[in-house]
Amino acid sequence: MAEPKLPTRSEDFSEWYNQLVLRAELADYAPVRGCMIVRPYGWALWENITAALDSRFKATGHVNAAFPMLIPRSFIEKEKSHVAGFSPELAVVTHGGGEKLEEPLVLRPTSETIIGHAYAKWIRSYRDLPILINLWNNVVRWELRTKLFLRTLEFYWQEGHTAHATLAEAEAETRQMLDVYTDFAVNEAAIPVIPGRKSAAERFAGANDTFSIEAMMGDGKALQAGTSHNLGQNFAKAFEIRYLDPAGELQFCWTTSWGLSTRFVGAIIMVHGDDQGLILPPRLAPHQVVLCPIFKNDAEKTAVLEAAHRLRAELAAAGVRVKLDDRDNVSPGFKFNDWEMRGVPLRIELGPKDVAQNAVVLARRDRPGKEGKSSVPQAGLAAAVTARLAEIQQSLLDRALAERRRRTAEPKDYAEFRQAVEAGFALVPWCGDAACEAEIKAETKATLRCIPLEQEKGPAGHCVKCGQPAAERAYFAKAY
RNA sequence: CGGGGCGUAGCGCAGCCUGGUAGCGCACCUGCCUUGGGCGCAGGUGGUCGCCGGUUCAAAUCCGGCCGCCCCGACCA
Repeated sequence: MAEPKLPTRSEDFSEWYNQLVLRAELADYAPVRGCMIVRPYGWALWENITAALDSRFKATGHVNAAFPMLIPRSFIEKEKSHVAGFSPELAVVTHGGGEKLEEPLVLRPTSETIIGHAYAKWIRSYRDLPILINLWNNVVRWELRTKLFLRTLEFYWQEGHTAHATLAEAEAETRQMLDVYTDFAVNEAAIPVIPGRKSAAERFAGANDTFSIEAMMGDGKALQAGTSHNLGQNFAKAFEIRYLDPAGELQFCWTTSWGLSTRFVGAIIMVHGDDQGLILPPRLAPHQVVLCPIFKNDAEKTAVLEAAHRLRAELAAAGVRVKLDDRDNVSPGFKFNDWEMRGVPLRIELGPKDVAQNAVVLARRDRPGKEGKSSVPQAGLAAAVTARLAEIQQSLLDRALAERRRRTAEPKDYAEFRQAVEAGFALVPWCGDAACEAEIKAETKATLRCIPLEQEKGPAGHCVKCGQPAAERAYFAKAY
């Protein structure tokens, strides 16, 4: 035993997560409290996430740009609810070049304000609209309690910022980007999510309407995995983003913003991981396949490595992200455990017996032990591997969906509701009153995650808390 | 900021009560041997014991102060 085993998820989910992030070499703690170093393996995963999202943003007409990290503090103060929301968590730069600054600068917590400033300069006419810009950057929020990937003082994300001529266009954009996130989560990360609308209490500071995708983690808690905001004309009015319409009338723009962060890496860990470690969805895994050669002596080594290099090249040529683990200072058994902990979806074992039969052993990460192993011929390996990866991708999604269903309840009364949110999600009629929502939060620690977009028609019943008639149903859960 | 825990080798820890040459496991390095589920043997490298001060012939150990980190809560993508 090289390393002590991870804690199991059932005995200590939080500690399982912390240790796994460190041991899998996704990230490490930085010298400053709450900050994180993203290590190459973690960054490779993030790069695959960014690639999958970026292509979707471009396909929907967006372009990338870069905005400065330093923002005049007065900018934050221009939009009333925005300043209220973000002031407590701002990092402020007061000195530069050895001199006290005339006006303090904040490290951007998000870029709505500096975007507002620029858009006000750039937009004159309805012909300038819409503006559809996305930023890949980092932001800083002075959070009190941090956790690797889930909540760090500095995090990486993308933030989209758009400006439109009409409310209808802004609404459509907000919803379109929520759909993009949903599509990404389900089809790339194999994470089932619930797209929905946030309550007023949970809304982004400065938004008229906030939508999110909510995912269930392996311990039944919810994670907001992406958000899309309809900012109405709030920022347009604060920053005077105006245009002349075809009739020559001066109008305020309608703006949106939407973001998805490195927090999503945490979601992947917590949704798919098991007691052995990570299980990465094939479409995002840095290494989709790891090839482990096995041999006893020089003659076997030569033959096995020759085959290994040939197969590695074949797979790479077929577009498979394959890693050949040719370390000779650790045993095959060690490598099996190591790569399982690090979540590689498919392993190829290649030893003298396989070489003799022109075959390899495939071992699926999602099915532990012998059950997940099978011998397949070397001829046509790339096709077999590609097919197997697609199966794993699908099985991860199916499994996560089944788990979410198992942990989602539709309690009939408040007593049942209190039990339900201890185990997972509760879908219940809600009257829409913020007071009920606040009482529920105070009494159960469960928050309103979202009002799902997909609702059955007609009245939903009676509010689980106050019994008043409810027009809609909402998901409540404890959340990260 | 409230509650809890911890700072001794890269990591995990023991030693502290009862002061007296700083230890164990893993990792790392060298060599041999091994390799189909976390190989083995032998030899080695590595620490101003979180920081400052006090007591003492002598402090990882006793006393005082400070700092940092982690976990649980309030805040949050």
